[in-house]
Parts: sequence; C-alpha cells; structure tokens
Amino acid sequence: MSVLAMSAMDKFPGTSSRAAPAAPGLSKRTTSYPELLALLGFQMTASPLSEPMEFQHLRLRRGQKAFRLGQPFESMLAVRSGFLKVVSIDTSGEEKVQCFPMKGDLLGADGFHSRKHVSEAIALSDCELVVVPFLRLRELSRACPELEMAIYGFLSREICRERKMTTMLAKLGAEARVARFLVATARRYAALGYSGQAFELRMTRQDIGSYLGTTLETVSRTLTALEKLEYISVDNRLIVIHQPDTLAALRRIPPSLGRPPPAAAK
Amino acid sequence: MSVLAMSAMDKFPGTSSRAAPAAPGLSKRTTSYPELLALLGFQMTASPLSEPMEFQHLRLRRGQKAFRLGQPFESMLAVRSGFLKVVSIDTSGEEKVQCFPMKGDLLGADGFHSRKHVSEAIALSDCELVVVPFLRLRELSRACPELEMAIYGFLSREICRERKMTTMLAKLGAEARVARFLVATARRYAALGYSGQAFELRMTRQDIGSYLGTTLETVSRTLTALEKLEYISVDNRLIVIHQPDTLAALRRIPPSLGRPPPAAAK
DNA sequence: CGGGTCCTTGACAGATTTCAAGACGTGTGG
DNA sequence: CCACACGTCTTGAAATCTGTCAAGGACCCG
Repeated sequence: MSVLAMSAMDKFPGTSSRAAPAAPGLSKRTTSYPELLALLGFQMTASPLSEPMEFQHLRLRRGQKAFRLGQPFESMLAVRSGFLKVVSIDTSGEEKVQCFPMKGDLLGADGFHSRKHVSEAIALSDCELVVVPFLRLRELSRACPELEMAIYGFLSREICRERKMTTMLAKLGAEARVARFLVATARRYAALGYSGQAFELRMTRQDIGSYLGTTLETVSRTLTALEKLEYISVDNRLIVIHQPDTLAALRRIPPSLGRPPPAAAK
Repeated sequence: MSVLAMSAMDKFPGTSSRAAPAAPGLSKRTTSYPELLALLGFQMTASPLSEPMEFQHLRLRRGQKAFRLGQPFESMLAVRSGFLKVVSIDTSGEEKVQCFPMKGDLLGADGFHSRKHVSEAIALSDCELVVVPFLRLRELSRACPELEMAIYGFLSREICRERKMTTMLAKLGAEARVARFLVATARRYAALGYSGQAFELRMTRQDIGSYLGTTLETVSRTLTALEKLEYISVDNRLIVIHQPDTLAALRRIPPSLGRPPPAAAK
C-alpha cells in the first residue's frame, strides 16, 4: 500500500551482473557524447571535450521498467529505439499515463527536483536506452555553456508541452482530444522519418484513455466514429490518417454522424 | 487575429521613460542577489560574487500586464508582493489560466525555450516584481554551480506541478477539482505565513473555472454545495476552510446533499 | 445614482462514464 | 495444429455529470 513498500524488492536495473531472466540489463554497447547530442536533437557546434566520453546502454524487453516509483534519481535516459509509457502514481494509488516516449526523447526530467523518481517508465516494446548520469551531465554543462542552455531549453520545452496538455484537457471534449492525439502521434512518427500517414499504435486503448483523461470505451467509440467519417482508417492498432487537417481542427463530432442515431429521430 | 498582430502596439514595460498612464514601470527600488535567492526559497550557502548585484523592480497596478504574448523573452520575474494570473493564448485564440503566481513565485520559465513569451501575466492586484534578466542569470549560474542546480530543480519542480495538474484534470470531477484548488490555495497562503484557514480569493470564478477546466457556474455551484456541507464558508471571495482534510480527500458530492433535490425524490 | 462586472441559481440538453455482454486476437500448451 | 485462456477491443443502454442558456441579485466604481 505504501509507496515505499516495493522499493526493497526491486533491483536497480543494470547494477547486478547476474540479472534475473526478466530484469533489464546494461548492454555493452555505448553511445558517444556527440551521438547523444544528435539523438536528442541538440544542435550544437561540436563538443569541446578534452577526453572522449561514452554512455552506456540499457536494454529493456517489452513490459520491463526503466525505473520505478521512489527509486533514487541518478540518471536520465535517452530513447535510442523502442516505445515506452511513463506512468505517474500518486499517493492514493491512482495511475496516469503521462507520456509515450520514443526515439530521441529524454526521460526523467521530473526526478531532478525530488532526487527520486515520481513515476515509472514501462517498455511498450523492446527498447534501447542511453543512460545519462546526472553527475556526468553536471560536469558536461560546466565545460560547455551551450549544453547548459540546451538543458534549460529542454526543460522549458517540457513545461510548454505540459501546459498545452492541461489546456487540451481543460478546453476540449474527449473526441477532440482523441483526434489531436492521433495527429500528434502521426507528427512524431513523421519527424523520425517514418510514415506520418500510416502507423501502429504501441499502447492499448486504456493507455490512450489514461493519457487523455477519458475511458477506453470513449477512445474506442471515437476511433470508430472517425473511421465512419472517413477521417481515418482503423484496423486494431493500425491507424491510417486520411484528413490530418480536419482531425487537428475537430472540436466535436455531429451527433448524427458516426454515432448510432437515438433510435427514433425526433 | 495573428499572434504577432499586437506586438507592435505594445510597449515593452518599463523601457519608456515617459510611461503612459496605465503602463507598468520600473521602480527605483532594487533587490540584492542574496535577497532574491531568499525570496525564491533557494537555500544556498551565500553568494560567491565578486561584485554586489542588484535587480530592478517592476511595479504593476491591478489589471496591468507584466509581459504579453509574443513579446521577446528577456527576463524572468520574481513576485515580491501581489497576485497575478498567467494566461496562455493558443493560435485559435483560446485562453486558459495556467497559474496564479504569488509571493516567491518565478514567472516566465516557459519562455526559455522559444525565446518568446507564450503567455501573458496579468496583475490581479498591485504587484511588485523583481526583474531577473536572462543573461544575468546565465552569468550567475556560470559563477555559481549551486545556482545552476537550483534552476534545474526549479524547472523540474514546475514540470512535476504541471503533471499533477494534468492528473487532476484527467482523473477528478469538477467538484473535486474545486475542493482541491481551495486546499492548495490555503496551503500556499499558509506557507507564506498568512492564515491557511481564512483567506481571500483574488481571482474571479471565471478565472478559477478556466484554471480548473470547468465553467464559472460549476465553480459557483460547488462552492455553495461545499458551504451547505459545512466544509467551508463562503462570503463572495472570502473563504474559510473548516475541514481541509475532508476537502482534500473529496471525490464527489452526494447528489442529495448540498444540491437541490430533483423535485420529487424517487 | 447609473452602468458595469461578478456571482448565484434554475432548467434543460448534451456529453461522458458506467455497467454489461460479446467479439476478436494472440500466445501457450497439449 | 488445435483448443483454451487471457487480455484487448467493440458496442449497447442507462445513469450521471457538466455545460449551456437564461434571469435576477449583489457589489463596486465613477
């Protein structure tokens, strides 16, 4: 029941050499500092480092956790490949999906403050992450003022994103939120060089509902309705977007369309 | 209609010596670096500065804006006294109250990223703010690594707060959100040394509704219901909290209580 | 004393959740 | 290869919450 109840039974990922079968582990592969900057999209003029610096990788299989609630915050994690969800768990046990990180995203910014992770990161597919130790980051930002600014910018961007999220939750109906989620997801895929037109959702309807502040039923119904309107095609988790602009601007679905008419039209 | 449409007609606050009657202005008073750190709650071991550093003040009268949408981001602002609201305005003109800063809060963290303000800060009362130029901050953090960490911590805390907000918006009903808003507001007053039991709201019902993702009517009705339950007392903007713990734990108000019964009880 | 803003309250429509049942899909073990 | 079990997804109907529209009252400022 307590937040701390679990901390004793969880191994810190990667610290044990003889890892349990289902435990995540450090891989022998590494990523160099310049590679890391490129992965995160920090466009900086080279790196003025005296010595080369390498960052270890963390491999996760589907369902494994990159970090757990209450675990001490020691590193940030950059996603090199794969898909995850970050779930916050408040004191009363309520869970909420906070984001769906993918390639190029950086996890753990929320832990800076309390020095403990206040959420869990769960792999939705096999993943390869780059471990960026907090202390290492501190050294680097000292040596390279541009990195410091980039980190400020990164954190600030995260704040902007969260504010957009609160605005979306506060002002839009559930259907519009689902529509925008699809568009946003499409854009993220497109930005990585994949198709922004057709893609596969890696999370369940329930995860989407949790993220968007609605129920899995509403997500499902909305997808069906959007398909009937021919804005999208849905085949289980396969999504094809036909009218991204319409979706992005959508505020509500006319009652008569897509949804079953109320028996007898009045 | 455009975001940029207004930028030309707005004077940058404090830059003109002959300020318009209703324009905010720089005051001659200043705050020293150590004072600023104390104001923001940064608990750091003194300041290893060679030369003393003073920060100018910005005075606002009720209704004036500390910064406007689209204005270049040059400074952060620390609240020394008074109350404000920060309102974001998206491309389609939708406004949403993002937060209600008060003494000790720092405004403008969202502007770091785009180098432009993406929101407006409006004084709900006369205010005195401390202007913290971005570039100055950069110098200081170079000289003082502890400050750099404090800034990371500050930004990280902001992210955590926003995440709590999205969780609240996503998981709680409107009545519970209003109840928690009251408790949170009470705690903020208490943290500043004021009474956390009785206080005055500085914002309108509409502002609260915008902040909480509901309507002013629902806010008003909920306050009335909570008063009937004797969890609080309401006298216009004066709030007295009788049962903070009950309020904090409240999830919904039983239909029969507080609200007018549906004509004939079934 | 006006005029305006802010607040309360009621009635109704509409959106969303809840509860329930069944279909679909996938992976496992026989 | 099939059957089964499980998690996931869809769909329906009813209950509930919340927004919308409307009207009146309270309050403040000039």
